[in-house]
Amino acid sequence: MLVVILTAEKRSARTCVDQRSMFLEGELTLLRDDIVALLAAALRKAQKKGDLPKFDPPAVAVEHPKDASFGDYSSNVAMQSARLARMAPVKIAAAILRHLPQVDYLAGAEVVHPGFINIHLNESWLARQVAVVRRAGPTWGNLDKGQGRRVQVEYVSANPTGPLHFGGARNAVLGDTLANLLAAAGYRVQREYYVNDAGLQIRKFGESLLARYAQALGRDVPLPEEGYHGAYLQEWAAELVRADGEHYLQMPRAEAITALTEWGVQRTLRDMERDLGQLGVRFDRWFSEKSLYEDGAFGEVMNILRGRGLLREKDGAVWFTATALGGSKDEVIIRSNGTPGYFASDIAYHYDKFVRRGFDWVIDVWAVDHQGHVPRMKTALQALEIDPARLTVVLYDLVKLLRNGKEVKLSKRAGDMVTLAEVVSEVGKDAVRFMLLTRSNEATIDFDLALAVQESSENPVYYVQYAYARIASIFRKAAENGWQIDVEADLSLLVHPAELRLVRRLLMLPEVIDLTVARLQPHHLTYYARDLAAEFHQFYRDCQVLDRQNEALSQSRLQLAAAAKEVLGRVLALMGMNAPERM
RNA sequence: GCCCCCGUAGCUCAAUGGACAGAGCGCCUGACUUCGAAUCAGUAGGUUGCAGGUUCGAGUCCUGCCGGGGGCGCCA
Repeated sequence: MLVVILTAEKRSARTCVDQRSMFLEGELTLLRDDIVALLAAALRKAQKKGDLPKFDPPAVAVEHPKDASFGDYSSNVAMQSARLARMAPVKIAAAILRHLPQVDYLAGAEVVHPGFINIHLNESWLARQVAVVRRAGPTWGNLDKGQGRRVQVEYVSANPTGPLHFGGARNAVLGDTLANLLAAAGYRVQREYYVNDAGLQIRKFGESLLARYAQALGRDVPLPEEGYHGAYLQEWAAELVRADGEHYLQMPRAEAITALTEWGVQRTLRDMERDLGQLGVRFDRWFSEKSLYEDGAFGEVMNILRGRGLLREKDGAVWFTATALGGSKDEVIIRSNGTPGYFASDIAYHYDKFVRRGFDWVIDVWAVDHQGHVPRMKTALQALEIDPARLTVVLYDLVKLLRNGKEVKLSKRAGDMVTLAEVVSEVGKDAVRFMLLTRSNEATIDFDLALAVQESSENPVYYVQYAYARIASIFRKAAENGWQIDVEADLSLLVHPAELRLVRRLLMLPEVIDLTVARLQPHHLTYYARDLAAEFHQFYRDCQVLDRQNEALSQSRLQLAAAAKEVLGRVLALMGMNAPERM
């Protein structure tokens, strides 16, 4: 292993101060990005001074090495440059290091075969960051990535035709957590539920409810073809009979369907809001599909499409000629029976989002079985002269619900369903959220109910919450024993490896938030939470916090523990979970 | 038939093209007279579905197979 000790070039003191102040002031800059900038500048300077040949340098990337002995950050830029520079990576790396400025947060850097540049943070600087985290408090981790841009996150949006089944829980948790993370990253976030209160399914729902209602009154009426078979409709029908008797059978059928549909939708939404609330999921707005037809959005969109020559009549239906814009096939917008299809609503809805409400960015959270709809939607945006890049569809795979290894089908129409509310009350909100959040979006989740209940006491979420409660307990103990907490504690006393590992982990939160937002993959947050808790538990084992024999060190450790509590609490909040003072 | 996703330890899953592929659960062994043992430390467990290719370097990218799921509707 070849090691080159960093020989720092003289840089003006001013530069050093500038570098340091960025972090001490808790500004929204990522340490990682700063190191990237330092390396890029050093590379350019090496070229300018003739230590490296002229070539167009690759983008500098740094990562946290898996092996801590390789430092806090490492970069492969020298290896990436080898071909371009026609030089050995190790030599390139050494040249870059010769021009790396001395910065207060860096302890040094080294070149390691086959050409990694490994960077070590200054440990006394690290210890001082405890104060930075403490000062930032609940805002620690916030970024200015969004720069106040308005983003809408639309999630759940299940048809309002009955209780939310458990499959919808994944959508809810994903969307809610993404919204939390986007807000932390500096976006102005609006959370929306799209209520499909128009169209064919809703009509089937109304007809089914009417049939159940009539049955409850002793009439021999069958459910409609492909109607809703769930037992909940029988319960609701009984409710209606108790409240209104034969009222709905005494009016014309069409009128009764309209009235019962309206009643059923309201009933459903009330339950959904309650059940989602139990899961910690809330919305800023419940947007009615029907309103798109009532307030003219749909008409405007049709005019635009017609004006651009993108509508054509065929077989009695109105088609959107997506193929004219490069789409794979044309799509029916208005059926031959004169009713608009779901695609018509979706175009109008997105027109409303982008044009009428002016969101800079729209994120739709869809289950993977809607994947085929993504290119259609993008083409539709193109047709409306909206940049399709402003729409991101987050697709997630399905949840396969099992009970003792046997699959339970989740179908509202078939009626064999496990509801979100049941699972939340059986397993617990925090455990459900954690389990659903831990998997990457593309992974199918096998969720065994029996296993989930049984494992919930072993669930990682309790591991994280326990760390939080443990810290709370330290502070209770401190108060009982008359400790006066010193906010100005001497942080330079924090030199133990377990202390510094914990500090390092605290400092990673901004990067984790950045990662989850850049990739729209909140599952990274759960792994961070676990790692952070583990780091604390190890610190707790190795470092007695309250020690009358060493009060100065105790004060420093209390500050570190307070910072850890703050960050753990923040992470739990971002994931939508409770941070218990005791458990 | 065409398109998309997945295949990693017994199970459930991680791993921005990097260094020796990691956690949790489960199994086994230790640690509570000291701030909470819902914890910690350690052991065992792998041909990353298969075969090629690109690359200094592949679980990751490309091609072809095998297996699982999803999509290709005047349903949403």
